[in-house]
Amino acid sequence: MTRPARTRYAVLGMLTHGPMTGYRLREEIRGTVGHFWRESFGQLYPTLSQLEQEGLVRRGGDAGRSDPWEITAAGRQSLRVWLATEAESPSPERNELLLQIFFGRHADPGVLRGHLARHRERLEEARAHYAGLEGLVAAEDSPDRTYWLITVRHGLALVGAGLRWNADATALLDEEDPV
Amino acid sequence: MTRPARTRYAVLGMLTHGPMTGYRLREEIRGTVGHFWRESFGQLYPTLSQLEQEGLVRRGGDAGRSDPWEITAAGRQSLRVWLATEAESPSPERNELLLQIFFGRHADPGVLRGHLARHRERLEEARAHYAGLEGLVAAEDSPDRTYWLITVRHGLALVGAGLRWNADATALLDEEDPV
DNA sequence: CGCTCGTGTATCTGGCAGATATATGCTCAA
DNA sequence: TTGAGCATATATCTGCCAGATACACGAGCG
Repeated sequence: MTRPARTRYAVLGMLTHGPMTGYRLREEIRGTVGHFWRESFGQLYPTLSQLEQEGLVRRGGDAGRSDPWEITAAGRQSLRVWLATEAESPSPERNELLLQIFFGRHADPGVLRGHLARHRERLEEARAHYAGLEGLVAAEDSPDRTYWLITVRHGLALVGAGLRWNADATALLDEEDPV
Repeated sequence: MTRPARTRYAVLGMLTHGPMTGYRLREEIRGTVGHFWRESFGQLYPTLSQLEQEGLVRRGGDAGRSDPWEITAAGRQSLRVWLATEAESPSPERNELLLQIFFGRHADPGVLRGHLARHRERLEEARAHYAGLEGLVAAEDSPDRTYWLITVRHGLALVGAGLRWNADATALLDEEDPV
């Protein structure tokens, strides 16, 4: 078989927040689950059409350009079923930086240290971003608050681990090839 | 544009370890960089053909079934160039478990805690795996040793962070919905 | 009036995963 | 000894998905 299509569940889930156009759906996804999920228009629009055919979403009925999609009762049911199924253990994601390090012996001197330094900068930006997000979510008064907080904490945990690893890796490289 | 093709660099890099058939290439990839990189045959064979056309790899010349591929001088040069280019900051990886948690309010009670428990088991297996790997690599006497060790440490760092997050998340869920 | 920018829809290309089909030679056990 | 399994090996197909691009429309602003 092929990869299970999961775009549909992101769509159905976001539509529980209210009716939205395809464009707004994507913006919402970027703004909320964007740090661990992404969607592209090229995937979104065909998925919406298919969900409509299956009766999981429908349009308000205002024919026209910006007629928002809403989730149906069948859609909510489908979402609940998916929530109860175990997420496939994700096959390892491709990490290009690690691949470069693995073959690092063939790199010119200093190249890897440069990659690590830039990687660290990105992580520090991400950490600041998550810290701000954590404050926002913690201040929310929403039944979703705890769930959202858990996803933000995940980002913080990974970024922290990444920073510690980055320092460790830099130290190991310095040992290998002293400056 | 489209996503940059990175399969080629995994191939070129692995071929620095010596000539290999397509099949063995994939096995080597699984056994060494498998925890942060994956390749499928469906991608590997076309890539090898293309690399051959570009003169970055060649076959030994033993016409026949298991004629191994080897990297050419141009291939090594291409690898070095790639090593010096900054890896694209990876766009966020899709994390289905986090998506389920984000929409967790719509799940039946206990469902998320079950997902987290299974997730924790998988992480603990992974941690044991990495710990063994770390011992093996540390005992290696190879010029690649430090580089390989850094990639293993990355796995350990992420798994550790994952386990701490998992405990944190479970506690937050228990607060939300006491057992 | 023309410009930019946000909103909105649609489509194409190409990377890639996973499945499947097929073939060969080896080893081990009935 | 035969035959069942298994590792080795190559090839191809389907379908998910990202990223790019192209096109509209309207609002604000100069």
